[in-house]
Amino acid sequence: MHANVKQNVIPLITPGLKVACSQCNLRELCLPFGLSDVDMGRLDSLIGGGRKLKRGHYLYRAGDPFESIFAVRSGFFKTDVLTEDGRDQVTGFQMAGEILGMDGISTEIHTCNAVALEDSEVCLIPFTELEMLSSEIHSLQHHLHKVMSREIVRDHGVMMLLGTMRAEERLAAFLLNLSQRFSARGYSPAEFHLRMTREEIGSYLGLKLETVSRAFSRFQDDGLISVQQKHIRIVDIPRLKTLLTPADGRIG
Amino acid sequence: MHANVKQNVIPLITPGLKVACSQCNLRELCLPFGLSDVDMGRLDSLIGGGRKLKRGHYLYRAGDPFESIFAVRSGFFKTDVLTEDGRDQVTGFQMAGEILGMDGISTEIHTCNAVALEDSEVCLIPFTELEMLSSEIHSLQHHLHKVMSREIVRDHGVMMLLGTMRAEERLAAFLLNLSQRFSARGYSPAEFHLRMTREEIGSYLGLKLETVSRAFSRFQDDGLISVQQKHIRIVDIPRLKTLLTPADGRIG
DNA sequence: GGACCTCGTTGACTTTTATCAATGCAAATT
DNA sequence: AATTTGCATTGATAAAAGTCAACGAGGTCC
Repeated sequence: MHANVKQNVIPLITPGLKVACSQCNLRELCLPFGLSDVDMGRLDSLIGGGRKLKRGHYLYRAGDPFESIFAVRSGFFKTDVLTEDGRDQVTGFQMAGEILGMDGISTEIHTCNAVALEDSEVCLIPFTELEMLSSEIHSLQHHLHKVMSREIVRDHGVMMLLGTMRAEERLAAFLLNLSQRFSARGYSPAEFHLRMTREEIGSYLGLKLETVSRAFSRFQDDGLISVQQKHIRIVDIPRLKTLLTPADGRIG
Repeated sequence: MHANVKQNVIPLITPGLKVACSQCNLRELCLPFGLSDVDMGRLDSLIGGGRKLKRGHYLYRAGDPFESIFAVRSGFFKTDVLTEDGRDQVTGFQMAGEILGMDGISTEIHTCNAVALEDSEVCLIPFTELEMLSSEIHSLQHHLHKVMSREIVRDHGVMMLLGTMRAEERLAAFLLNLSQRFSARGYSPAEFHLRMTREEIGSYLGLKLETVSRAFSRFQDDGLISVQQKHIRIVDIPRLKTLLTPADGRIG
């Protein structure tokens, strides 16, 4: 049984979907982390409802005016940046409980695109209101800062990956990261469906899609994973981890 | 005449250096941006003094407990991340007016090292106090968020560079970025001293030092720049820019 | 002032990844 | 059920960057 099932077909964008942090099983992963019941109620009344997006549709695009950040309720997103000359860099993949849109705070204009990779739902969090509330609720303010800082730290990890790792290390790191995040959400750490194409993985990892495909095949040949198109099963997590620390792997 | 001159020799770390945003000519680049005189005075009284660091000394290290963020008053820093197996990724170079240390907010522990690449001075901004003050001064709160968001956007730019550009494009982007930042601080956009080694540039750009050196040499052969060790003069900024948009460069 | 030492440059060669191209697979459409 | 279409795999070859090694320049320390 797979952890990740597609949503039913739903309207393109449905504003006004009722949402409440206090009822949400993601609250410990998401913005309301650490809030008291009373404060969570105040956050509830600020959340501008939810939106449903069908696969392939944009939550926002580079150039859009920034008004809100978004919390992923369900589904899967990618963010990417485009240059004038058509280059495309995937900057992240976001799943339930993760926050999208913080790129827009700095200039009040979004600098990247956010696309649903499967039918998804988000909570809309108007940023001005969030700032007002967070100046009253210290733990909310602090947690917002933590969420932004965590994004910075995550980005440093991606830089490390892009700057110092070879193709197979990058892919191993990518799979282990997904595994850990699925696990934190109660899904299997060993078996999951990739929502993104080889090309999107390649863009994220700074590789061409053929290189990604070959690395998958080699992992399978080596008995580390089993791949069938987008379905991944990690057969040997510990050995996959040793790919990331080649020195230890050889010495140990 | 070079814009960037080494500081005199000074004690290793000197806490208690008197600093005041209201007197600082970097205030429009830095955290107090947009504050009224009154509010700037309140920020002044929060700043925990300044620190001087000699070249090669650490402002903080990965693993240090997080207490403050820092604003660079003068000098030049690099930040880098290390993995267990000894890999080292430079994640940024910081100059006057830029903020350091936001990586530590998320876990209350710094995740990277910050090293002075020349004798430098920073202002120490205790973060808990900054949060308290920013819940009272809305424009300070908002500007802090902008600074953090700008860091996220900057990181996306580095990902783009590492993920999609070839060696010479990366170096061109790097030089143009330095040029623009020196220019914003009133220094020459065309002539400056690099504070970092080829190896540090390479680490930042995901290249080996020899590749960086060869790219410099080729730029010089092509009449784009003039290089003499750490002294750089950009001879043809427009043409250097065309290296970043190869499609346009060929079509135009 | 000379020796040392770090950093930078350059060359020859190797490794890795990209590119180009063909084929296969599977889900979506009619 | 057949066709289309997008995605994935695989192979052959080319290009880019890395590695190893030697040498040179500049600054620092006695």
